[in-house]
Amino acid sequence: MDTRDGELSSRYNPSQTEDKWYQRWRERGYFRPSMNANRPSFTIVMPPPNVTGVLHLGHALNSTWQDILVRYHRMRQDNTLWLPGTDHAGIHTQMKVDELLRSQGRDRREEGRDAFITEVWRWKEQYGGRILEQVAKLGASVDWDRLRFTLDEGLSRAVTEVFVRLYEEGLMYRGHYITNWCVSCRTALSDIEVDHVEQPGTLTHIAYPLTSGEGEIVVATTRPETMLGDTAVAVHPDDPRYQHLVGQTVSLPLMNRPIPIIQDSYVDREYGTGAVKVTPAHDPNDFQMGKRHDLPEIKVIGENGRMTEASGPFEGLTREEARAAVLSELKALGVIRGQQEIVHAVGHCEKCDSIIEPLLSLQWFVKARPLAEPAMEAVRSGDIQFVPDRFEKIYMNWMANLHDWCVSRQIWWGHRIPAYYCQSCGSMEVSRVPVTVCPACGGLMVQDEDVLDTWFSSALWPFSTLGWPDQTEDLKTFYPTSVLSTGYDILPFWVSRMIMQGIHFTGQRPFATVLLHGLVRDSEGRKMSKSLGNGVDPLEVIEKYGADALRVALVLGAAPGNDYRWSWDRFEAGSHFANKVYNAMRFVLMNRDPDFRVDEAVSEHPADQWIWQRLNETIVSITESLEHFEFGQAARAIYDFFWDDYCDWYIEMAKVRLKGQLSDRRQALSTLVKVAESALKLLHPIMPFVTEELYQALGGSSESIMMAEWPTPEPDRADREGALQVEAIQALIRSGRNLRAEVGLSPGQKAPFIAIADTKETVERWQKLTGEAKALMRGEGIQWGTVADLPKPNRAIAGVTLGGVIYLPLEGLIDIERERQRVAKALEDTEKERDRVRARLQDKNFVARAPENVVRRTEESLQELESRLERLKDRQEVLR
RNA sequence: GGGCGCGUAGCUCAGUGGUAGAGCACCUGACCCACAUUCAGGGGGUCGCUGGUUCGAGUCCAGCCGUGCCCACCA
Repeated sequence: MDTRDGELSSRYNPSQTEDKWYQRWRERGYFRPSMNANRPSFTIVMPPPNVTGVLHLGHALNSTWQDILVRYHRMRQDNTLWLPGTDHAGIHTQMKVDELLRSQGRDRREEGRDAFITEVWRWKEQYGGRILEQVAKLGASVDWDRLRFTLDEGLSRAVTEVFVRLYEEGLMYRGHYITNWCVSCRTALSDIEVDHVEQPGTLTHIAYPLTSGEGEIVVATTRPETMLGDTAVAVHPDDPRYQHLVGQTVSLPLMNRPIPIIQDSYVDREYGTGAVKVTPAHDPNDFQMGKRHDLPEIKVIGENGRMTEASGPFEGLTREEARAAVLSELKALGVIRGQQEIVHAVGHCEKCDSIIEPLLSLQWFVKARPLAEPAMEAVRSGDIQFVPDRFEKIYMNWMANLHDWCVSRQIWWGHRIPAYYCQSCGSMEVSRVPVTVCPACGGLMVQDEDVLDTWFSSALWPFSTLGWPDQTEDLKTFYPTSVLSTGYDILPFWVSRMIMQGIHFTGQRPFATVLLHGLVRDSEGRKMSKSLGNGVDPLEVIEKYGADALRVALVLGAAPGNDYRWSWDRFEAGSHFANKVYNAMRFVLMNRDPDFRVDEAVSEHPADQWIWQRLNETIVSITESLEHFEFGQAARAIYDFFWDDYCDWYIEMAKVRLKGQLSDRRQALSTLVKVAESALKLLHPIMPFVTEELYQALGGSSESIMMAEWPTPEPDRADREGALQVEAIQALIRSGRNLRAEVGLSPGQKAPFIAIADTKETVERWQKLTGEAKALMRGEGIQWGTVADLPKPNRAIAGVTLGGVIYLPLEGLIDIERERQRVAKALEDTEKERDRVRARLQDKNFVARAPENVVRRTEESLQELESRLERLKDRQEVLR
């Protein structure tokens, strides 16, 4: 910021300053922790965005919150680390590069695994850092020297270590189970990667004839094509309708296979016909039943989503084609006993939206219960706290119903599972180092083809990024971390798993506080999505209004856990504030002599004492708010202080002193500068760029505002008596303005006040202060006096202020008749109000039980009402 | 089916048992000295409804209505 001879632009231009400061901060190493062992450490690990990701407002909100915390703690001189990184995002990234290759006419399957992986790494090196560059644009003060990637060598080592240990502890197992299979992504998915969508379907009733030739049993299904894989029909053991059929067999239509009628208490007698077709290979419940009754598992749908050989004539058809074909064949057989339109939940792949196929396959699983219990206890005991705390309930609820976690994925991009299988004897080794020779038979061993769920490595993020399993300096210093800030939507995916793994492997909670933000929506409340085109690119906002404006707008509008609706208005308001702060500092700079030096002495001037008092209050309230993650309240406090107190009142009052004698000038300027310096510091975590720019221009005492010390109140500079005088003047001016409004004067109409104070000293004091605030009194004017100077009875109305009365002569200004009516009405309302308050004070219960200060305030308000009534009566008299 | 929210000014939302707040929008006025991205002022509310607890409820409790989200292996 160039401060020479008034050449400053009257508008703040963020684009000229933001990149400059970010670069300088980074070069000077301000983002690195101080490693001061005498200070508490404060750590945040950034939720790693997908390398494929593009910055959206959700990231912007989350990054802003984290940056506020980190900058605040750094200014508190804590040993502060914010660790950045990215996530390899297995399926996402693989799909992305796959697409890229296809667009080049290439096919990853032809090129092979190794070549493809090389291709993905190349892609990652080229584009993978993009989202972090965007995060940097926001001003995020992350330690770039500690940048991590989930597929880094170190983190991969942590992944292998965790896998092997879990296996050794019996918490990791491999087996054939029904898993959620995406036929399009060609991989298994965990339960939470499946979105259940309510959609219409048809419940078809099909008759299976008894092999005895006498009668039939009717089953109901929404997926007729799976009947090809049926290996039983189940009924409830206590269902009298079907007692006689249990143990008999039916002939499966189309396949002409005899299958038994079994009884199982899983069956719901109320639903459908009370008889269920059992398809162990394609339904999780049927799978369980199959195990209980030792039924064969016939897989009729394959990994590619097409019917298998086992489906006989339907082989090769897609699921959809098979459904239609099966239905029409059944119709032809005459075994359809009715169809019913229903709405049911159908699983969809969260990545590609295709319908999930529950499929029998060989996968790796992590046992849930042993890990979940300590993770629940950590929250129950308060060791880990959620902000807002209602998410504790959601977390507990989710953890209590946790199923084992399917962690193997049939893709290439990710951490390969450290399990090795002997080609000769089939034995398996799970190992930290590659195994090529079978310890049992000497045969050749090959590694498992599958990779791990991306969330498996993310779950280790808080400690793997700090060097675990090695006991590094970083791990000792920064773990457990302080705050984990993320969206509530990934609480089950990520947060809960970090807690489980963190506690299990380090014996400590991974973080003390989980701070959750909501979703960012558009102004209509809709989720932002590409298809709706209702999103907004944060970079566009930054370009237009600056990162500071974006940050303050996000912070002012979003409370923890609540969704945020974005609109251009909000960003614009943010930029107005940046401009306001800039112009306030421009005012200070323009008034500063070249040889000005701050006077450190305590000023006795009431205006100075008052602004210090307000500053002290603001420091306390912002500090309090930040400690409780109430960013919106912190922002509101500094916004109000800067705009209302510092600009609208203090600067206006200082103007006269700045034009006065040198000593007055120096005193006022010193206060302007010192208070501004503190206020800029308070604002810095929220708006880092403009505050640094202005702090430097003011010649702040630290080399950078971000390394400056967080302000503490200076009570010596804020004398209560002095502050009260300013409050009296404010009351006086407001009171005068209110009088004008009450009688319906238009803002343009001139009407001087008469101010009557109780003593001559008060008059002098007021005169001085209002003289200094005369800019506030534009076109209004005040005539001063004591009671002795009261004008002869005339038509005037009065307002009481601290220590005096202010009159507004009415002669010739207003419609007397209208004013009479207005006063009569006001009198009536005030009387009612007075009676109410009086009744309250006469209530023994109230006086006995309400706290003292409430009673006192009520008494005061009764007095206030009484005197208002007096004044109204006077006024009525005057108007007569 | 289970769980969690939300309902406060025209809009978006704060609100910690003690007489309802902000921003934006709207209306009136002011470009003379940091800022028109400004300043001064104004109108606007049965705090979804009904009960309960309490001296006192927007706030706590119950029920209802409206609305949103998450979870879920009844075919």
